[in-house]
Amino acid sequence: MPLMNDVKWVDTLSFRLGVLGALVADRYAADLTAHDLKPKHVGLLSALDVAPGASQLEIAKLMRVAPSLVVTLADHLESTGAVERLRDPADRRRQLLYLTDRGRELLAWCTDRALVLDAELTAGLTPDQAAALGAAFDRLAAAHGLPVRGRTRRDPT
Amino acid sequence: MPLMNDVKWVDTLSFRLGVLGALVADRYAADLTAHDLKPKHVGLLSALDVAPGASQLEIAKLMRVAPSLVVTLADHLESTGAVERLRDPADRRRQLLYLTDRGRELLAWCTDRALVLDAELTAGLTPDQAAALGAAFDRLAAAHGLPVRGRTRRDPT
DNA sequence: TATTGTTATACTCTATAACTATA
DNA sequence: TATAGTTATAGAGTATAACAATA
Repeated sequence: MPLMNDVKWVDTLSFRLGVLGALVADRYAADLTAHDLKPKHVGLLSALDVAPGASQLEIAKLMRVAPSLVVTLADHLESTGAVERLRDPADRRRQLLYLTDRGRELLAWCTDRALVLDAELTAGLTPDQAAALGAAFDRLAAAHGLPVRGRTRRDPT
Repeated sequence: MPLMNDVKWVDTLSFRLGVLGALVADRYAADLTAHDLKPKHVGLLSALDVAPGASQLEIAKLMRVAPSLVVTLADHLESTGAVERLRDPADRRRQLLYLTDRGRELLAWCTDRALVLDAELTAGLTPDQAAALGAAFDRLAAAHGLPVRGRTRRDPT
């Protein structure tokens, strides 16, 4: 008998990535309820941080969600003063979205919470494991079309 | 101004874990449609592989889902001959679940597909990055109560 | 009366389709 | 007529609640 390599489903990276992803998403969503937000709201704030003044349709493409969802998300964020809607004077069909100061504050808070979660997640890892995890995810994010934002230019050379 | 460390939300591990987890789950779910399965069906097959003859309630706890969901999952898998239901003679309220040969075949196929996905995911990583990712996920899985099955003993020393 | 499984119902998230207003 | 946004509707997935059978 050929020493069957008895890999279990639960040992696959795919399974673990799926489950841990859902777990993290749930925990993060729970954090966000403190500000009456859902993860997709943060997605919109973050998109506007990258692309201020984008139209709702542009945001929908960026976030890869249906335009109708952007309406709902923007409605809520507008009602709490986190984003502003401005009609494009050149094409009055378009709603241009902008972060307000409040929106920027909110996004900073959300980012901070994510970093706290990051720290909790990696608490059981050795520093080099954590670094390796980060590096691997940089690659994965790039390889799978996630927004890999040019981060703050510390080294403009 | 103190060189603000302008970490973007999309650069956090939490965001990436959430998004990549969802992405992987979606791709895997797409694979499974070939056998008219959903990820939770595989979860049930896998649970029965670990705990043959478990009752539905026990499975629900193991899978951390509602008992009513186990009914639906088992209904479907029973109808396709992947699992068997046997009334516990000692307590006729309990339905004991078992994998059939067909179920074992199916689980093996599902595991294989997951391994293929794993390979695709890590294709862009260097071998040591892939290894580091695996090690980090071993830790994360253990730390967050995922089933960490004693894997095949290759090195029993 | 308590528990297992089942069925009925409801809720969340999100997409698709229908509609309004601009172009 | 085509497009941006909006509103209405529908579907997937899963939980909670009500119920039936057995203990």
